[in-house]
Amino acid sequence: MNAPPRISALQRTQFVTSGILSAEDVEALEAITSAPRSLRAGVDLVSEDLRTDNIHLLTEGWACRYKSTRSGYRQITGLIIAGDVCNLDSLMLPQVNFGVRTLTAATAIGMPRDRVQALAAERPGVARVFTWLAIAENVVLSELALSLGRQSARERVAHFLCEIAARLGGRGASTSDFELPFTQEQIADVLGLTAVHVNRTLKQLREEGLIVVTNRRIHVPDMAELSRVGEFDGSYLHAVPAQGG
Amino acid sequence: MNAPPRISALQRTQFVTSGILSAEDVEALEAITSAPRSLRAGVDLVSEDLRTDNIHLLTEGWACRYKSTRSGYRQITGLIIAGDVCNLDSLMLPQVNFGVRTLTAATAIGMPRDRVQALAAERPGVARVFTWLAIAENVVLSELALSLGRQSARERVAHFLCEIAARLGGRGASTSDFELPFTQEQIADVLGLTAVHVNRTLKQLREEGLIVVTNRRIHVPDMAELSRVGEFDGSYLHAVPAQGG
DNA sequence: CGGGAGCTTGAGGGAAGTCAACCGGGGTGG
DNA sequence: CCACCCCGGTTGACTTCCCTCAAGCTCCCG
Repeated sequence: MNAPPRISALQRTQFVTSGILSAEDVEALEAITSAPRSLRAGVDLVSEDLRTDNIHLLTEGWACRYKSTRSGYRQITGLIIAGDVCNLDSLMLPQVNFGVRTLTAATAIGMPRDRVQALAAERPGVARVFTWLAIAENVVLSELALSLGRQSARERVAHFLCEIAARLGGRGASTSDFELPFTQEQIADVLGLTAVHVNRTLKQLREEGLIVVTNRRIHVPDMAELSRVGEFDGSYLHAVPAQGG
Repeated sequence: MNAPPRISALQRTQFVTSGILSAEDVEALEAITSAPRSLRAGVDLVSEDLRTDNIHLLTEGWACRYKSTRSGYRQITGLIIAGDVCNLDSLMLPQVNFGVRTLTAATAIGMPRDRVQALAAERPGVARVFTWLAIAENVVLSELALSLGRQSARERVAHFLCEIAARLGGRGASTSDFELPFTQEQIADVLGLTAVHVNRTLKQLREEGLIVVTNRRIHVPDMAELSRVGEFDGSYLHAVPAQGG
């Protein structure tokens, strides 16, 4: 009666890690999921203002959502790491108003919008997980707005590093060590700064001993201290979906 | 067989205006909606970091979502106008990390989270409308991020005014006239600026003839021009939910 | 009439941007 | 295999946008 054992590409995605879906829900989603595609760095999965009929999921690597100004400035509105949905908006909008671009080599899978919608209509769990994903994205986005609007460059960079550390899994650890495969220009595009100023700010944090940078890795000897500088409180990232009535 | 005709408090909310819900869906939601409450200006409907078990909807007046920095700065992460949901996050999160505060006298209705979740589980339309709402909120929020991160004060103010005009219903009109019942400090808290600088920027826009301010009303003689200054494209606000397969 | 909230304006300072030069490393092509 | 180039990081000098502090104003309300 059991399906043949195989590694599901969905296992490490938010669909499963959210704990909302039943095994049957996961299987149903699995059935409409395309095979993994490998992507180079710097490739657009979704283009600004273009129609897409697929929901993409990143299973390996890094990507980002971004928006551009007519004058050519860019704002990254969200980092996408392995397990994240790339373009949730496409579930409801025929046309998204942001782009999705890989920052490193990456792997992605996809699901047709129509099929997902059909599944959501018949499976409350599937509907629920998408609402949850949208809300979780919202939480991160409003935290970004606070950072962009009301934090200094120093605070923003510290906050950013804390967020990455937290999302990469280190929860509550007093120290942290992770890969940060971004150029300073990309960091600048997340934080609403210039690459030059990100450089100077990172230098300052280095000189204060708050971070140690080697190659493209970051070591944080004291997460509590860095969190204090960035006014970071990771609880917003680890929220658990409320159980229904 | 018909229900007795009465004015539903939900009629003018996004639930209905999105066009997703069937009449039965609306009635089911109606049944769990509390009577309208009147609120004074400057009152918290939801407090930062406090538990809430109710989804609030604004039916009259203005409110905002906001977040605060430890150092006391405030960032408004979303304006709430009549018909908007105040704390969608509460649908999935036992505890939100923002506050909701009225900016003017206002009226709100509420629904218990548990009841809403139960409805969403049995009515795909209800589930769908909440996903839609979350995604729509997302779209506005990422536009805000772009503005905060990559626009000058002048551009931000222009963009802000265009967004208000668009959300208040004037679509595609070449001129606009609307009430703006905010203090300059509140505008500053939306745009990540100081009240003083908002003042200067508004003055500049006034002197250029881009806006005419009388009391707390804004008249925009040329929306196209103001949109150009703010790099505003309202299409992101008027997106229509994609129909399922 | 007094007081407070919000608007307005000025003067000065500081954080971040701009422009520019230099460096180091990795990939590529001759 | 080496030279070159390009990308990204680093640093300096200068500029500018926005903030801070402060004072005076208007209007509304008690």
